[in-house]
Amino acid sequence: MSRSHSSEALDAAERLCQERGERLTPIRKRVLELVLGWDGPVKAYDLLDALNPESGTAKPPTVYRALDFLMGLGLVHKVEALNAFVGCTHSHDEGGAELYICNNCGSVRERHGAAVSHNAPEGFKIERSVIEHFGHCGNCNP
Amino acid sequence: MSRSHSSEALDAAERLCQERGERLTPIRKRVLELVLGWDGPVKAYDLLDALNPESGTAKPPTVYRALDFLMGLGLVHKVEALNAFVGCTHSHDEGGAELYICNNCGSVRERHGAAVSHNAPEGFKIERSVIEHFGHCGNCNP
DNA sequence: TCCGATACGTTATTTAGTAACACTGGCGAC
DNA sequence: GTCGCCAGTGTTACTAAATAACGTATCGGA
Repeated sequence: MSRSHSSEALDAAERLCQERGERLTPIRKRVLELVLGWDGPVKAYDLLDALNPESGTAKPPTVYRALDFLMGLGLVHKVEALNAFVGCTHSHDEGGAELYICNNCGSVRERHGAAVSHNAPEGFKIERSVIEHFGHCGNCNP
Repeated sequence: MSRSHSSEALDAAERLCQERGERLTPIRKRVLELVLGWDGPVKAYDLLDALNPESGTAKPPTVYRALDFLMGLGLVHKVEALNAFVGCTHSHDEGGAELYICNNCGSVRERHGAAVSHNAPEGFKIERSVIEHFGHCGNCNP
């Protein structure tokens, strides 16, 4: 993931926060940078380890609070099946992302909107969907 | 969930094991009973607590091994977003289940086959999909 | 009878996540 | 200005989730 790509996303994050009257504090920004710059999904405790050489005192709540905030803005998604997090560089139009995760190289592709199945049980009202596909991406696929 | 429903599923499990040359040992059977009889998704450590008044010595690996076994047979599914498990009373034709979980009453409905999106990235080969919908079921929905 | 495989027991540790409370600094009301 | 609120962060401590590693038992076949 290129640095410019990451910084574009950071700019977008700044704008989004302004729109919503939220504050992209240094910690939140740093966590977002780390997640965006990470190669594949990143674990919360790996973020913690990455944070600590810098700030020295980060503890679990620090990183989880930042991640919660970023997820609230749709800037970061949690990969539930991995207990890990990925940065979202796409449109932040809510509605939940559909993730394609390569088991080999760890790359994550994201799709939006899309493919909500039409076979929900009678009367079921969907509020949040977790859709994660694991397999092999085009590069890792013979 | 009715007891007869549960025991049907147990019978099906026995048959399935015979077909595959696997052994539905007492522990595995008991865990399956518990999962099937539970009201909604069940946590591994709740199973452990349920197991212990009976056998007295169950520890985490015991229940996780049983769950792994049962998942391998498609008799139990993991709800990744909850770190919990649900029994599967349907056809065990693999291919991954699509879960509808009510946030209010905790009921879980399951759909099979279905709804694989057609917007996978170019060349991506899906091997396993996690699809979990959260919301309100027909009963809990005004 | 011995061997190997499978399941289970046991100890310990790692990884994930949260509760609860204290502190600080900015900002508006008065 | 200063008082009081509040969002954000620091800190301690804990609960929950999962697995590693190794020992033991049991059973069926060579």
